Amino acid sequence: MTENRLDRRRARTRAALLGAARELLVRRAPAEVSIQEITDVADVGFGSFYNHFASKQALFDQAIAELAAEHGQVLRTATEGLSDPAEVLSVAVRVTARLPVDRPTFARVIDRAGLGYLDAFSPAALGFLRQAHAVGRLCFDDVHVAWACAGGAALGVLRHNLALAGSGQFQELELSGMDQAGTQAALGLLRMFGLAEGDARRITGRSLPVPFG
Amino acid sequence: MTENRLDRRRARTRAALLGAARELLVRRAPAEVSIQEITDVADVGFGSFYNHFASKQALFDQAIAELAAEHGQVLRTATEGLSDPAEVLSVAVRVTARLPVDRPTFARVIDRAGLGYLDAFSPAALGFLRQAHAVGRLCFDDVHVAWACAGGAALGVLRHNLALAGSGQFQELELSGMDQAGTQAALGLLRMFGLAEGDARRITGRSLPVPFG
DNA sequence: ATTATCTATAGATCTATAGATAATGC
DNA sequence: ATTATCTATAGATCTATAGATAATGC
Repeated sequence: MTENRLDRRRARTRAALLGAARELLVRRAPAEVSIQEITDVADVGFGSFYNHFASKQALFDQAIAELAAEHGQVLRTATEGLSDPAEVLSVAVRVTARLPVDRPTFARVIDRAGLGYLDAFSPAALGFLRQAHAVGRLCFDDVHVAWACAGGAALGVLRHNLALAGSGQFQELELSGMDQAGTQAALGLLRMFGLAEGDARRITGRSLPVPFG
Repeated sequence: MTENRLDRRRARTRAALLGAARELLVRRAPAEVSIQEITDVADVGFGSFYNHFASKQALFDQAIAELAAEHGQVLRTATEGLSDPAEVLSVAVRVTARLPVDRPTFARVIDRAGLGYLDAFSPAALGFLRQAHAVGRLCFDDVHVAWACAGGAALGVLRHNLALAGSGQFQELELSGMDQAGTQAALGLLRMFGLAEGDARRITGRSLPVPFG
């Protein structure tokens, strides 16, 4: 029952494979990467792969799921203590928009995962939106459509900021540009969900909690 | 100089390959499809592939680019004669949201192409948004961010409606659900770009031109 | 004669597994 | 003794090309 050395070794190998997958996903599409290359990067024997994953797809799916879980944790940390759902939305969007500078690896993998990445967040996002709607803070008709729009817009801005990061600006210009983009997106989404202009501007004008600048 | 029979035969082969690519993209990812399978579906000899495309990726890229051009034509047709940029945006979003029923093949291929699909529309979309901003009809700060949000939201709703179409509702329920989703998204985007509630509702409440219901 | 297509295949992968080796449990 | 990892490889792809065949141009 208790975890022994064999279990830990097994866990290390598994973690090495997942780490290699994440690393490779930063620069390459899953289809372009062979299992041989994954095990080389992970520095484990080729055959070990099949002790842990049934297929390359299964590994990449799991790697993306774990990254999404970490992203979720980042958002919970950044928004904890906030009582206004509108501000929670604003901070979540702005923090996500900053990922290309704060967590470049995350940003590139998320962009590669595409809109399907949003599925990992759907339970939490739908719950949040329903609650925000119930207390009358965010207005919309169908919660699934609201999430599709907000999630799609957030990924769109993330992609925009990745392009910005790749355009060779100075680091500081990049950063302020990304903050502006994230803030503009957050402001737009608050308007989309029915907030008055002044209210939306006040909320998106607040500074983000450290360490998000 | 003038097109002869050889040119037409060449064009037919090329069109067959592009058609096969589009057909296969409806159900499978590019990486899952072999060139052999493409030429089988196109009903051309295997070696002919390399007379027209340097790689599988080149073929799929071209197939998606041509589909995007057709999608653009659909949007131009649906919005021609509209003088209000806000209504143009509304109609474009609502027509795109209906693709899962009106053009199921388009919808599935677009969804598979992901956010990169938006790049094909960027020149037209940025030009439209700049113009709409210049005449004071749509309000936003950076036009690239505005497009990232609007395009991302549109793809998000398209994906939502694809899921709706796959959920086995009756055709009519699907259709009204998709119209509702597209209309909600258009309404939200008009709010995002600064339109007053009544104005946005009036515009998104109008019926779409035939044959878009 | 020229051009495109088609057939056949070499060579280079890539996946999945079998069996050997190494590490740990008891 | 058990379990995981590692090495080696069979078998199944898949891509790209060479050369033959068919269609068209002139």
